[in-house]
Amino acid sequence: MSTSQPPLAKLVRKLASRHRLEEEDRAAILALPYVTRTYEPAAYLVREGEPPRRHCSFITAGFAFRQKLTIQGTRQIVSIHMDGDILDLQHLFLKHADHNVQALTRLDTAEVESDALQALALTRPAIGAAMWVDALIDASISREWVLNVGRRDARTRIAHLLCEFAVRMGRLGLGTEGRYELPMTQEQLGDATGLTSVHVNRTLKSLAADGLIHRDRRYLSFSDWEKVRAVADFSGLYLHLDQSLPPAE
Amino acid sequence: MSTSQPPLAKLVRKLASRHRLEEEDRAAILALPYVTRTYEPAAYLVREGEPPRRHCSFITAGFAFRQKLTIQGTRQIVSIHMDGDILDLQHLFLKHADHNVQALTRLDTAEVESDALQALALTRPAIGAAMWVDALIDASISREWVLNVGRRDARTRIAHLLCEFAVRMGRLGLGTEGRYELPMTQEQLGDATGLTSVHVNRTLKSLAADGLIHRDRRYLSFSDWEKVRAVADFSGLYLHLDQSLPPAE
DNA sequence: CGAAAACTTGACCCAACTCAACGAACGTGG
DNA sequence: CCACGTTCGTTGAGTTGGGTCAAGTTTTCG
Repeated sequence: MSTSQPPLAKLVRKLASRHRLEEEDRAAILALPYVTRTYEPAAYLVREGEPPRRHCSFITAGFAFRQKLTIQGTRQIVSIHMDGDILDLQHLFLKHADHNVQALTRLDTAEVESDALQALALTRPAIGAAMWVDALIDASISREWVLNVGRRDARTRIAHLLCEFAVRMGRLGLGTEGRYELPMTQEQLGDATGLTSVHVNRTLKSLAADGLIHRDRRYLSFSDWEKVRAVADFSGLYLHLDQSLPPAE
Repeated sequence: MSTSQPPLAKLVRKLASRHRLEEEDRAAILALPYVTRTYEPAAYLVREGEPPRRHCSFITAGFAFRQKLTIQGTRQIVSIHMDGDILDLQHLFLKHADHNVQALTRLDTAEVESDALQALALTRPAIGAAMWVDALIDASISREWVLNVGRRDARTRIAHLLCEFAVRMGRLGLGTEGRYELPMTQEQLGDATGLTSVHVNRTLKSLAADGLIHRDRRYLSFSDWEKVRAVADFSGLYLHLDQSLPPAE
């Protein structure tokens, strides 16, 4: 969409979408020391139990996910992140990681010094408020996932995840209305919804057979958003879109 | 445990357990305007979709839970809260509630003015840091619940919840090592674990039959913590106990 | 072009659900 | 403080959504 911009501009944009920032706030963010880094698909950014790294990273391109394992080795993806998302806010304040973070696709990040960012969060009220909004929306999504995985059947669950993706990617200009490239394998979809890949496959086929979605490779399109939304029991409320508008610019 | 103290002292204690507070920080908290309020079991404190109330409440006695409903009316409890927990941090920064909050037992709260608390969070770094730690631990618990509900079988799931309770209540001095009063019906346990009350009942009986737990009314005791913990696939890591020590005092 | 990863499909199975009835505990008012 | 209605817990019988296992097929990518 936008031409390539300095990585920190993306962070400014993200935070400005969460809370009004003054010129000084923007300048303070743009002055943060940072490095950029690229990860291959499946590469680990953070491992459970690790002490915090000295850097806090956010996505400048690609997708990542958070994940936890049971003792038996079954995996649950607990959230998915895309362009502009901050990946380890936790590490700014917690003493060890409670989950794993992995690249989903090839992933570009910018990593800013934790101490510097923490200082901004605590001393510049507008930046602090923006980060609070961001973290609280994350928490809201997590609660919705508990509901999704705990109380919806496979069909609804998958459809719900597809709707969340449609909305979030749409906001970012990745994909257009009702059509986007899903950057996940069916096994990963299963891990995100608490299902097996086999059942994900059958469920996707069933949704397609009912004309709700159309699939071509990993490209997904919805024939009728309202119908899918109804099947998915999806309401965008939990995404707090009114507090995550991409800035006009 | 402690003799009755002014409600805000409880908030100070909670935040001080999350991050070191100076005398000035404590004084600022104690100076917050507040009212106390009592709710009957099942009373709603917050309803999904509501605009934020002007008050932010925390628990001074009793239990509460957060809950979301599917379109079909099935319920998922997404978190449970006890003495000292802050109930609607979200409302400090988000424009509408994304879930319901209900009293689980008879519940005493203190409600402080949102604006005043928000100001403290944004302008007093130590208080801000304490609130960040608190919110991030909440988010960590939510991720663990996604895993619990998404990838564990009924037996493990229930046992895990019982372990979480044991640890959290133990910390608060509610109940002693391996024995506490579970303030939930089996239906509520089901809503918290994504199971039906019938299956919760069978699972509890099976855990008891195997000598892992002992039940008397709603009182629960663990015969062997290590065994239950193993069955539950429980590790306290996600509770970040090293950052939630009750203050020595 | 060839190997590996991802996707499909079928047959069978089982953990958890549903429905239904009954017993135990609780709390509320007379 | 007892009666009785209501909520909560318990149990059985039968069902089913989603899992497992296993064998292809298609896609991807080096």
